[in-house]
Amino acid sequence: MITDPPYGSGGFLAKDTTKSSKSKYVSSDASYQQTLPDIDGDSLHPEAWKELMLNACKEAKRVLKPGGYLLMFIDWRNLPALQEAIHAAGIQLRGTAVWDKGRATRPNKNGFRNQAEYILWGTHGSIATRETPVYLPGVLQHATLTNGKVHITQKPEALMSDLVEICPPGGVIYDPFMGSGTTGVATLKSGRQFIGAESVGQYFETALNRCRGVLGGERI
Amino acid sequence: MITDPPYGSGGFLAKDTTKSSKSKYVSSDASYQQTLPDIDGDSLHPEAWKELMLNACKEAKRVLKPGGYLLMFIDWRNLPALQEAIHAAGIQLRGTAVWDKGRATRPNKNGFRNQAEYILWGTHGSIATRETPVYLPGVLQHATLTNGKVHITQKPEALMSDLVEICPPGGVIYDPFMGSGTTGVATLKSGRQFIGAESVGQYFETALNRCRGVLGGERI
DNA sequence: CCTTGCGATGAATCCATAT
DNA sequence: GATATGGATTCATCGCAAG
Repeated sequence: MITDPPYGSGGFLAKDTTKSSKSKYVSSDASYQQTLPDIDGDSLHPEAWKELMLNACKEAKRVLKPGGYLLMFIDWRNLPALQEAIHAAGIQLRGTAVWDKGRATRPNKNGFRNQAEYILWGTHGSIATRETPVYLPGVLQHATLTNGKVHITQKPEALMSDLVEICPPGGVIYDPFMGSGTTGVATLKSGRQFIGAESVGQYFETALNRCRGVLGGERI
Repeated sequence: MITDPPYGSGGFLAKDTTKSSKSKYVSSDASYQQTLPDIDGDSLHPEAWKELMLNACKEAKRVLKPGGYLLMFIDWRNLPALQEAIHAAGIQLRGTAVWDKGRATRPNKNGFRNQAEYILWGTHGSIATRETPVYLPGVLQHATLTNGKVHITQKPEALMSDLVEICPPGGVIYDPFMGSGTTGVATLKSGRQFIGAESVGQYFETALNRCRGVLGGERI
């Protein structure tokens, strides 16, 4: 299970929960405001967001085979809460990988640039041996997408391709918050199988089309 | 205040609290086992470690001027607890910088390399304006030291030199867990003033000598 | 085809103003 | 007085057009 859930980044101030996720993430580009729908679940009250994350992690525990992996994106603000949710669901937390977005992120006056997002990863029980072991890097450097985005927080496909390698060849990857479906695209291109879910209809359609684009005439 | 406290990384398993910090951090080089003393406070029970961190953060709040900065190193395991301690002490948490140690770290079979450490940073109250503002990167890439280390968890001087820039020129930097004194060396070389503390006598002497080496004949 | 330059952008943050 | 709103800010990078 590899997923990029809503970050619920209104965690510290109540007022943030009243903004729509669009107005938080899209600063000035008016075309996005008109064409891209909101993220569902990002404006939740902190407690409700934690509950949602806990349920997602419990679902991971339920569907994962023994030795299966859970990978979840999060920002620095809600990393502690998500770590707790993963732990509470009974997933064995193994570490934190870093997505280094590079220097093309907004600078921070008299402070450190907010340049990284985090990927918490754990397993259902102990790590399974496999025929050809993989050794993945702990810091993944990929620039953020600038144009041609079909989702507000769309991840680079190359980043997802790196992550997908954690699943044994031919395995199944599940993304319950698939958004525009980049996880699915990277999964299918790697020859693995994909199951995805998305609550916003417009994003679901986008994801379906992008996955179809990879598979061509094959059954979907 | 810039400091690299004991990580208390025996947080999840009780047996870890019985290991000495040496046996955890020094893998194969037998000479270290003989010559370098333990870190004080690293084998604490999780609750005792949290208490120690909370006290350190409260001390930061006490000594920092308004607008002053707190920077603390931590690994992924105890990041949530330290974040909580900083928050509880009344320091305003601003973000998380990443120390990318590069590929020269131990690979992780069927998993992501544990390649990063984290630097939580916050301020006492709001950020002060300064004559010439600084814009610091969010990911700092510096290889770990391999030889010539005088402390088990010694940080590269170039890394500390980057961090020291958060303090206005001519300012004072305080490190209550200074270890072998790399923070002090970087601070003094940058023309700032330094105050340090260290509970292990042998490390204190090392730090004193290294700082003297920078200052030369000046008063220490 | 390669280089230069201009413009737009970012899971943001700050501060002054309004409620 | 505390909280919410809105506009200005900052720079490394990418895209695109022009030379």
